Formats: sequence, C-alpha cells, structure tokens
Amino acid sequence: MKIVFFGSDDLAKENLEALIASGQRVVACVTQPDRPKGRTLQLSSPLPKEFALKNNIEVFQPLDLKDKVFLERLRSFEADLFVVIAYGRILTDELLAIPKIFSINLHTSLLPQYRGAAPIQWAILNGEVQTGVSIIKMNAQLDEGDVIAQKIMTIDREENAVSLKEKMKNQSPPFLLDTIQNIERGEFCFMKQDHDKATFAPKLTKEMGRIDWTKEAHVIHNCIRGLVPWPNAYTYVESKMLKILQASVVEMEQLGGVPGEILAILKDGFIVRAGRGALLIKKVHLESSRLMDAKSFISGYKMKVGFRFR
RNA sequence: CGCGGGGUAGAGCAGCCCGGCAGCUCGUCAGGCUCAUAACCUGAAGGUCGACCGUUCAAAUCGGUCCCCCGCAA
Repeated sequence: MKIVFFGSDDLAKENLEALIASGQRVVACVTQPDRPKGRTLQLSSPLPKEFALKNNIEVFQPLDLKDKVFLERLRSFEADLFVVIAYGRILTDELLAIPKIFSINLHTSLLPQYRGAAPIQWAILNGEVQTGVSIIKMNAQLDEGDVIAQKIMTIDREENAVSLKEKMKNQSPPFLLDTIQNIERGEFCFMKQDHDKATFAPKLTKEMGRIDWTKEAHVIHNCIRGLVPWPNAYTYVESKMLKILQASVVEMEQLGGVPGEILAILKDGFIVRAGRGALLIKKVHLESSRLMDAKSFISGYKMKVGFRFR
C-alpha cells in the first residue's frame, strides 16, 4: 500500500523502519520542524526525518497544517493510508480525508483509557498492571476514533516509563504491520469507543515530579517509575535538587522516624521513610552532578541515618 | 553571546577563596575479631589533581587558552 507516515519520536521511527522493511510503499514522511535542543540550542531533527531521508523518502515539516501547497503535495501522492504515530499535533478533517482508505493512529494505551499526550507514563503513575497499544481510525478529535485493533501488554512491578516504551518499540511494529495487512484485505471492523469510560493522560509537568514524602511508598514509587526520563521524581538536599531514578518499595513492619527521613543505609542503597511504608533508593542524580548509584551518593555526600529530605 | 554547577585513586567527594607533605567516605586486597555477617578492628595497594601555556623558589590551588560532563531555561 501507498502510505504517508506521520511521526516525530523514537517509537515512530521504529515503526517507520518496520513499514519500509516489510515492503510497504512509504511515499512521504511528515514530521515536526527541526527545533533548537540542548544546552547549546543546536537545531536537531526528529528521528524519523533522518531515517526517511536515508531511505530516499520525501520529508515534510510543515509549520502550518492548513498550508495549501503542503496539502496539495500530500494529495498528489494519492496515498491509500495515512499512518500516524506520535506526530505531536492534531490533524484536521481536511488532512484526514486525503488518503483513499482512511488514516490510522497507533496510540500507546488501551483506548478509551489514557487519551492524550503521555499515556505510557500515566498508566504507570496510576499503578496499572496492564496497558497496551491501540490502532484507531482517526477523526479530528483527540484519540476518539473507532478502534481497529488492540494489543494488551503487562506492566511489571519494577517497570518504568523507559522500559515500557522500549517494550512498545519492540512489540508495536509487528502489530502495526499485521493490522495494515488486515486493512488491505478488508478484514477488520470498527469498535466504537465507550466515551463514558474515557480517561486522560495530559502532558507531564515539572511540578508532578516533586516528591511528597507523606504519601504512601507505592505512590511515590509509581511516580519514580512513571516520570523517567523526564521530568523525573525529585526531592531536595538542602537547596539542591536530587532526582530519584530508581527505587523499590520496602516492606517493613515497624517504622521509626518521619516521612522523608533516612532510616538505614544498606549495601545497595538507602531506605527513606514514606507516609506509609518505605522506599529503598537505588539510583539518584544530584543537580550539577551525574547519575550515580545511591551508595556512591551516600559515600560522597556523607549522608547519615536521620537526614531528612524535604 | 541565555543562566549556573563540575572534571582530584576503582566509585562518590573535600581541599582551591588565602600557593607550601595528596585527604575523606565507600570499594578492592591481606590479616584480625566473631557461632556468624553486609557490622567491628589492624594494615596495604591504588594519583599525569581533564589538557596545554604562563606567573612563581614552589601550582590541585593564581592568570590564560582549549577539551569533556551535568542541571536550569527554551
């Protein structure tokens, strides 16, 4: 099939790669404009762009999706299908109407749950034990289109947003290819989403990462797991921000101390009291320093039992 | 010219302001104590103080140039 691909991140790039490898005719790739990135503010390209160019696929990075010239160029490909994965913008009806069959979107949740920008992270933040990927027929409303296929995936107890996304990068391409083949053969149906059951996964914010040590240990743990690699769960050591990148919930019967206090220092980390339960902190990243294991942090900064994080 | 922190033993840091013996916690190795141990005691190994240039009797420390890492902001 003739496909126009829309996507901007690493998950998109994996799927684009799989589409091309499978022999589908990807005729164009639409992605976000290059943006300044990093400390040096150097312009950087979305991952799918690089990949598309290497494969001699025409790349579009429109600022305005209603731009007449852009729309005309897209029409001129006479594509069968638009495939949209983490493109980062809502497509208009006019755009969605261009392909001969329709436009599909691969979304990283079991819709109607977790519509929006950060479904992977929110599933973990809420302590879900399963999530998945959905392929829907797109309409102009955000993640509301009819479901064509879904794949369920489990979330392990120690899974974090990075490892879960990695799983999806591995498992979504075959799922996407199968689904496209089914569409090609006409072997598919639409399942309406139950809009009453819809939940939302809005963009993450920096503030969400601030650890409230009076919360239950597993809630803080979900925050640590769900907010990597950005914005991360963090607390403060005096005036310096300390990101906590990896931890596990510790079952302890009797807890002394107050929330945020270091209760013990062990070989593989240190234990901090939460509102209920405690956490074994394993990996941290102190402001201005680099990522380090918790034991190194304790060694270098002379942390002692009884120290209290704020 | 966006703001800021940093590079010192295998890891993490102090020392720099005010130049004068290379330090701390952890790890490693050897030995001791112990019913035992991740605890405790004794000892040891391990360094181009990011690189180069300059100042000085003397530079981790002062001045200059460059390289690399990180946080914020975007």
